[in-house]
Amino acid sequence: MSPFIQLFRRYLREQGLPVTQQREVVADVVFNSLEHLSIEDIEADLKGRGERIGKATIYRTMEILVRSGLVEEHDFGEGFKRYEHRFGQQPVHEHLICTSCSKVTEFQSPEVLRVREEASAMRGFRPVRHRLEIYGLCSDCQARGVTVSYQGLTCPVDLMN
Amino acid sequence: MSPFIQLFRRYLREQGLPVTQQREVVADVVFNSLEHLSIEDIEADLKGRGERIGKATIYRTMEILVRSGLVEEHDFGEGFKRYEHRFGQQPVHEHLICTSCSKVTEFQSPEVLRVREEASAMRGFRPVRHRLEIYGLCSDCQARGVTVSYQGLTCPVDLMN
DNA sequence: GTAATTGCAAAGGATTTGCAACAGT
DNA sequence: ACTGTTGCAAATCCTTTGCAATTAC
Repeated sequence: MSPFIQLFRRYLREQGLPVTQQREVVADVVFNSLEHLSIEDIEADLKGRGERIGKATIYRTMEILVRSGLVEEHDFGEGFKRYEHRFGQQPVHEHLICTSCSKVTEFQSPEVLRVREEASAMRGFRPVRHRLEIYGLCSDCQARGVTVSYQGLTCPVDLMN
Repeated sequence: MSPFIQLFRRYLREQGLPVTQQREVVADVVFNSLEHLSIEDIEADLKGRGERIGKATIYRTMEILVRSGLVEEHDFGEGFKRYEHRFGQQPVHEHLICTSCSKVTEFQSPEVLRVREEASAMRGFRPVRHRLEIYGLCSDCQARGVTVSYQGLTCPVDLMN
């Protein structure tokens, strides 16, 4: 059991929500992974542990985890969401996403955090979480001569220059 | 007709794609709006113009517009996408999104652009577009005592502090 | 003319929801 | 005991796709 489960239990209690076995197991799967997990990934992991938990419960638990701030929700444009807990080596980080091969590279940026605080403060906004995603072509795909494509066609243009 | 349509035509020709009436009208709707348009919004606008264009065509056209870089795709967590052309008063901008009332506030940040270039250059990545979204509570919702909610319940906690 | 697009409706895929049985407090 | 959750399947919602008719080049 991940020690972070404690934080989740605490959150649930503070919210007056029952701490159920299902919620704990689902959270444990997420806290024990360093990946960007899809609901399907989580389901598979649960199956691997011999847990029989309905997909609806996974969705419902992920919603709570995201609200709690313990887990981040990502949408990398794949048509479904991915989840990642916030206790990895990279506490807060941003993403570089290759639109060709879907490779995701993470990086940290103190500047972004500063921007987040400044922009929020200036407007009386209370920031809870953020995401910076930079889309483009990774070095491998550029080397392979790949460009962006639509129905088999190629190459985005810098129309604005 | 928005002057930006020209850029779209140019893009289509460069890609060897037919410049159809439908594509032009859909693009015109987007270029003439300063909003974050959903597919439904676009459909309604077209209907208002008396255009009878299938939803599938709108989706297909938006895909091309996004690839061209003339239009940005957003996902504000509503379960569907929104689109915004890149010729507004705010050429490139970031978003503050209230998780309670869904209000979206835009702001510009040269620092984010610098981070984008630096982080990309450092990894041989070729950036095409990016998005920075900061989620939290707007000043109004804070004033109203609103917090984040789940199934009618309240209040997120700073579990990490 | 040829190749690609359009529009419709059907299909697809992720997520949500209704409800009876069940678990947490 | 009471209230909220779970699990299943059905429903929902956005988006994609197949295909015959149509349009761009």
